[in-house]
Amino acid sequence: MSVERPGPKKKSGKGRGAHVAPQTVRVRTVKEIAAIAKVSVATVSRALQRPEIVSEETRQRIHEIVKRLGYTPNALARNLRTARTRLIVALLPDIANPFFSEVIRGIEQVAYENGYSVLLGETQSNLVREQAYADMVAARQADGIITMFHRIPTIPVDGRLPIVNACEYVKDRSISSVYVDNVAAAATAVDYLVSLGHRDIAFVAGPSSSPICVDREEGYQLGLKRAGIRANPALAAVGDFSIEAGERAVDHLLAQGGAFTAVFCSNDEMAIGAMRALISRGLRVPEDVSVVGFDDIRFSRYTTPALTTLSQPKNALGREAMTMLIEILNDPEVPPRKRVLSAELVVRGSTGPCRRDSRPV
Amino acid sequence: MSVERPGPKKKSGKGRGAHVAPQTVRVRTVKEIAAIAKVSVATVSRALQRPEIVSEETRQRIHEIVKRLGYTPNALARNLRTARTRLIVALLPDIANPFFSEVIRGIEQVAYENGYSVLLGETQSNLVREQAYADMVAARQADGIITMFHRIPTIPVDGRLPIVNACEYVKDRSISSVYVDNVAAAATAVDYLVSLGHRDIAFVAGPSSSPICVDREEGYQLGLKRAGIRANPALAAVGDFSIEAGERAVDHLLAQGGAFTAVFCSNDEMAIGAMRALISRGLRVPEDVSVVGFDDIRFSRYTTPALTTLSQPKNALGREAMTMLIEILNDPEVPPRKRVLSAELVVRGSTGPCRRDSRPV
DNA sequence: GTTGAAAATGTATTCGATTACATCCGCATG
DNA sequence: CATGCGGATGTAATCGAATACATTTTCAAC
Repeated sequence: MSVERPGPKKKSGKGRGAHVAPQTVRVRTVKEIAAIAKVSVATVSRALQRPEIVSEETRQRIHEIVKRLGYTPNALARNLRTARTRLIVALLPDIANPFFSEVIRGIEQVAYENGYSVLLGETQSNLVREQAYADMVAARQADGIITMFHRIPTIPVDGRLPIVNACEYVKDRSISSVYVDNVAAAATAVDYLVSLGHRDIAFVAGPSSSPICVDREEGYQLGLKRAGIRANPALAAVGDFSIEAGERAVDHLLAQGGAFTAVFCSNDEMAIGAMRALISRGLRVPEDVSVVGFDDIRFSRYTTPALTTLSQPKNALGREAMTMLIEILNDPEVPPRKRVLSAELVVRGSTGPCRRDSRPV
Repeated sequence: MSVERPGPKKKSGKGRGAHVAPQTVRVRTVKEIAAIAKVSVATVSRALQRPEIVSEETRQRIHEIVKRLGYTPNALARNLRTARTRLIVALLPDIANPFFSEVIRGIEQVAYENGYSVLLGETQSNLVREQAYADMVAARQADGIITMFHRIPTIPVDGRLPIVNACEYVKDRSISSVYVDNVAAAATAVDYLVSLGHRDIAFVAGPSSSPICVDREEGYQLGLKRAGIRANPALAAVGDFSIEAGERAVDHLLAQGGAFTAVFCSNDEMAIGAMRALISRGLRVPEDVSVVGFDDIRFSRYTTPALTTLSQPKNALGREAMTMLIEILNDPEVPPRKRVLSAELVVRGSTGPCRRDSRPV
């Protein structure tokens, strides 16, 4: 009659008492509640799901019992039956990256407004991890996914994939995304530096595997072009978004004798690293070299000097991503779309006029 | 025969085509695989769960079909039957706080080594959120919880709660925790400052609702006592762990004329704020005032000057927490325990000798 | 007092996988 | 040739809740 469950392994030679009962966590069921309330399971279920169709008296009785006994319906059983979980998974490559925090807040806000819960999965840009979380959708443990990485895990389901790409995007037109106009934003940064008199502007790119990084580089080139400046390959470096990468990039540029009075970095952390490298070489920011970042993470306000950067509308990116995902979940027929927001230049202390008298480093 | 499911809402007046089929995501089942492989569902299940008990030939045939059709077993059904999900939820008050990143890495490492997946829940120290995630355990959507906050959500199950407290702890002896010896660590910080000649040491406390903050304050007092210094209430302030709180605290101390040559802050972010406030008042760190933080978040290495701080073994905290949770899940009888690790003083640039000639500010 | 519709509740099926128990087959042994 | 055992597979019960469909109750209208 009773089903054998893989109960807690009892170690045989336990000191305190030979016959420790396999202590299972006690769980209540509708059946139990129904018996106590002297109604059928259907009535209990209805009392909880759609109270209005149950008589006042019965409802109160059932609710009282549920509360007294601390009954929580088994979500697995429910979800199995209803085929939805009201759970979505947000994938982020790196929780240590403060950029994502605000985006996640936005996701969570919209999720809660719509009765969804958010679970975060850190992937460390690791395909295996991504896939494991994506499989949760195929395995029906979650309804959809928002990924903040430029790779779309394969979800083995036919039909519309319940996935939205946030902050990044992929070429595939069938994947909905929200992100900022990176080309325009990067060009704005260069425009601004040019307006301060800079002409020797170095660039620290991010990983070229990411389309948004390619866009930022394109924006940089565009900005130079608009100002009639010829791009100097000796003023370009690449990094992996880390502070250390920013330091290395600047060290590299200085080592190969690149002469520049400003550096534009593809994200704030590299910009922070760049400032450190410059300062440790005895250069002053912004007197000798101006530095501009991208993202506007929280710490950028607190560096010395505070970092001039392109501020992404992080909360809006998150909100919009979740809104789009909910749309897809409600109606798989809605056409996919790429929604492009804009980033805004925030001027702080790390940028200043190019001083004529200061020869490029 | 067929069960009515709350399918995707079809908006009535849709432009493109009146009879859009309610596009459900296509899902395969064991039954389907079994039919194609011409075996019973039991055999399919066995081929996937315990391949060794199925004949070579059958196994290969089934695996081939599973692969070809992209079949993923429905985890809800499986978990319902087996009563375990191999999922654990890690609750953190604030993803923006970089301290937790490393702890989570540790949790994830041990989790993966043991076949568990980790889902993160951000609670913003909000009881309702905490409760919602905790209910996932009662609803059998997750096997256990690790919380990094000093509050234990109630999980309506009898018997041992599958919960572990990491980085923080609560008085309740039945809750297992891992955290550092905050008293000793804080005292160490004071010892160190004393060894540099400081005697007027200010303290910026964290929220007193958190036991670990109380401990850090106690350690501060202990350190002073050991050095024979009388605690000066005018040199104590409180903050909420944010950078801004650190700034305010120092402004407050300075405003009320507190004379000190060193500040010890209950976490790094407040220490960063403290440095900012000092510097913006024209004081030099560490020449005029030494600053010590707590946690050793990643950015502490990159502030100017780099922050001297008490480094928590973040990875170990996470690993240990997950190890303890797995123990509990495997055997609810294991006695609860509080595991105390130790924090280590990391000396960087924000501390220096107390200069005799510099009168306390 | 009927009648009938609406409200309330009950019965039994279903979601998809796992697994206890039953069955069947092949083959070595006596 | 019967016996028995282990390996391979099948049948059907089960997890816990939701709900289609069936039944009963209630009550207003005639």
